[in-house]
Amino acid sequence: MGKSLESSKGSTWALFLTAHAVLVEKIEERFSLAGMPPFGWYDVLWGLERAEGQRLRMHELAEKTVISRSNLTRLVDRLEAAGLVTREPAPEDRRGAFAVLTAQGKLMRRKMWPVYSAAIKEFFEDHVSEQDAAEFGEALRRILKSARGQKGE
Amino acid sequence: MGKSLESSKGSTWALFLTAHAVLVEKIEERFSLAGMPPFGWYDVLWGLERAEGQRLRMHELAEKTVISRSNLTRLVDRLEAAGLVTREPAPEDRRGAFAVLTAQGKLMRRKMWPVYSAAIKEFFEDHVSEQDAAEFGEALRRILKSARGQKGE
DNA sequence: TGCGATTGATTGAAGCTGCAATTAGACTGC
DNA sequence: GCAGTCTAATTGCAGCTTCAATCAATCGCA
Repeated sequence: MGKSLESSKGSTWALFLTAHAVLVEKIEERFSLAGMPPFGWYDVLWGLERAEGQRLRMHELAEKTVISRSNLTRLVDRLEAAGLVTREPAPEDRRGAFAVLTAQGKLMRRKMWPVYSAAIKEFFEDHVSEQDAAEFGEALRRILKSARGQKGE
Repeated sequence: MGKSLESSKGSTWALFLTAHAVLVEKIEERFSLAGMPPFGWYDVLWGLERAEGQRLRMHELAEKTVISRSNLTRLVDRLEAAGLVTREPAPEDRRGAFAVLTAQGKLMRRKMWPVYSAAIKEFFEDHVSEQDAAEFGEALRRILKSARGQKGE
């Protein structure tokens, strides 16, 4: 804790990347072993579940989940085929569509959560103190704000 | 800083994921705008450059870069086609192959670095204090150690 | 009103990735 | 020495992702 600090910023970024890759790999493995859909599905289902009326316009959902629009189109195709989501036309803009969570989708999200949360706890939270997490969170929020502030560059 | 701490661990993980996605997106954009190869290439080139003799066995490189072996096979195919890397047979194990950095590869890595480092600074390092980075780095190291300790589960 | 620019969503095509199977060589114990 | 098992790397294939192009609808504004 109170030890000598050599400049750590450079290697921290590399660690960030590596840790992300390894953790995502681990979590995917857990979902796969449990016979569940991949990670990305959870994200979309959860994004919808939190939203007003369990529905979001495609572009909103894309932004929230950090998935490109064209990718989301097809991801929602798959979710729809699996009965977890439906599409509804937007009344106020006839170009637009809502992705809407179905009861089945809600159920699936709920079934996936224990697997997911156990993995998060085991691989991430157990190694971070409350205080680390709080500070870490603050830094990440600053990072996000700056990166998102400047939309197209 | 001394404010009330509601439990932050849960949302920290979500922030971690989102920040990663957004930052990688931003960095890819920078490389793309500069007419440079994608992010993953840098990682491989740098991994090789740091290695003894600028060469690594395929499986070592895969582990270091957190890329699956089959994926790495084809990524190295592309790098080889671009003249940035060559393959050499391993003398001590005739199944094995080394990926070896070429002079061109070294050059490319060096050309990419300013673009990359500017992005890291702007999007990541500028928003994290030295001390944050140090603590953050420690936590990430613990996380990595735990996740990697248990190899196949 | 009506033209040009913009936005929402999708699609075709091409490239990338992962899984499972394959090939080749090495190691182990008998 | 050789049958059985394991590891290194690659490949076929199917699924996923991206980019650019498309189509439709809305917006801005003269």
